[in-house]
Amino acid sequence: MLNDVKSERSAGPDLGTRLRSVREERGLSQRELARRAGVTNATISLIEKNRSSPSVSSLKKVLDGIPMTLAEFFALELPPEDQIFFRAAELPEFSEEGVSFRQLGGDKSRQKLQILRERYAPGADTGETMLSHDSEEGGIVLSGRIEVTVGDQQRVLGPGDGYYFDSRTPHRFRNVGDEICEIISACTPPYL
Amino acid sequence: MLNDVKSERSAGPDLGTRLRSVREERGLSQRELARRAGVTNATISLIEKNRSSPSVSSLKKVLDGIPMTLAEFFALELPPEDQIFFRAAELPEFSEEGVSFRQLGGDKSRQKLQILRERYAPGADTGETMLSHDSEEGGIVLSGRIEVTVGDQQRVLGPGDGYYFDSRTPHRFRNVGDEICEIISACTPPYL
DNA sequence: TAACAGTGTTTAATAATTTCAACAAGAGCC
DNA sequence: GGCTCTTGTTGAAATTATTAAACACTGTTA
Repeated sequence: MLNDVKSERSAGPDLGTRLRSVREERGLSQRELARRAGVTNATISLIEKNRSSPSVSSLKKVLDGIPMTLAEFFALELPPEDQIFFRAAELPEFSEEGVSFRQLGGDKSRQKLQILRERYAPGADTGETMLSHDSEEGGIVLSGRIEVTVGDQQRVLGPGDGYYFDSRTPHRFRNVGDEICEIISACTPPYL
Repeated sequence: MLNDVKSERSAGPDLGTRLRSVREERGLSQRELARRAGVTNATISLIEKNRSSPSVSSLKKVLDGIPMTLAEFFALELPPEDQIFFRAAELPEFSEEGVSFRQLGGDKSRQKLQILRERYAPGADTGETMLSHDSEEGGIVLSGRIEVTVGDQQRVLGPGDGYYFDSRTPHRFRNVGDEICEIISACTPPYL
């Protein structure tokens, strides 16, 4: 469910990118680190993609394989705090069941604006229970077709189309086409 | 199972005592902190007693209620590094199903010797699958009666009695009496 | 081309954590 | 005494993380 992504976001500092960055700096593959840490490579993959929030003890095990302490890990400032430019590969990703979000800027707790590159696989859906949060949001469709439901209004949008609404109104996104749909969206304040 | 305690120990810095210390410094009850953090009081209780290793996201939620960042939390040095004297209440506790360990000195990763005050409730048992690790250990019974199995030898010990063996030999402790049994034990190197 | 070894990802089953609700112990107060 | 409010703890159920095994992809070598 999308709720998971939501709660993982509130995990704060982007743990996935942080771990990936540390690992790649050491020139370790997921499998090699997993072997040293005594966990499976799947665990590392899921953590790095922010699809699971590891327990402190397993994160400790993983860091032991680096090696690095928890304090060092969390003290790390990955983006130099006030980074301005971001390469595509640097955007932290939150993905789940055909829905993928890449976020502009690592730490949304210090930003007033959250900008996402959203990617919906065919059939992907933000879920039957409508989303609702205290923000305003808008976006523009890059490719594909997506059904957007806001309150009692519903519309299928294609490339070039856009939307803008008060996020307190229950809403839902659903890729009704048979190709991938990409959207650039913005939200203020950030949807924690 | 006792294995859990084992893996929680390797969680490293004693997370439970650390959290309890931070919470009490702020004058918060478990319930009050739970309310602010949006978790239940049971969660806090279990974490503080090292009976569960929280996910990073839930630990983050808890710390948000303090408030305090993960980096600050892990950077904290609870015992001033080379503490010599410990009050009874300061001993970090690891407990589970009638078995409780209180450890002398917080961080066993820097110590060569692990000294525990063990407490077995009537019927408590370290489990059917025998324990085995690369250490030597010994202990003296303070009160109650405990059945100690080491390899093919087995004995019931009472107050004043002691034991010493190579921990690689499969072993097991079981309180066969109807009163609490307390033991002071030592192990080198620490049973991670 | 095929075969292989390396990478990261995903899925279903297993094992852990978290919640909900109840409990017991202590303090204050009438 | 009893009553009430608060504390921390615990057991069964719900939720989440972890594993084991498979998949898809890339580059290398015969």
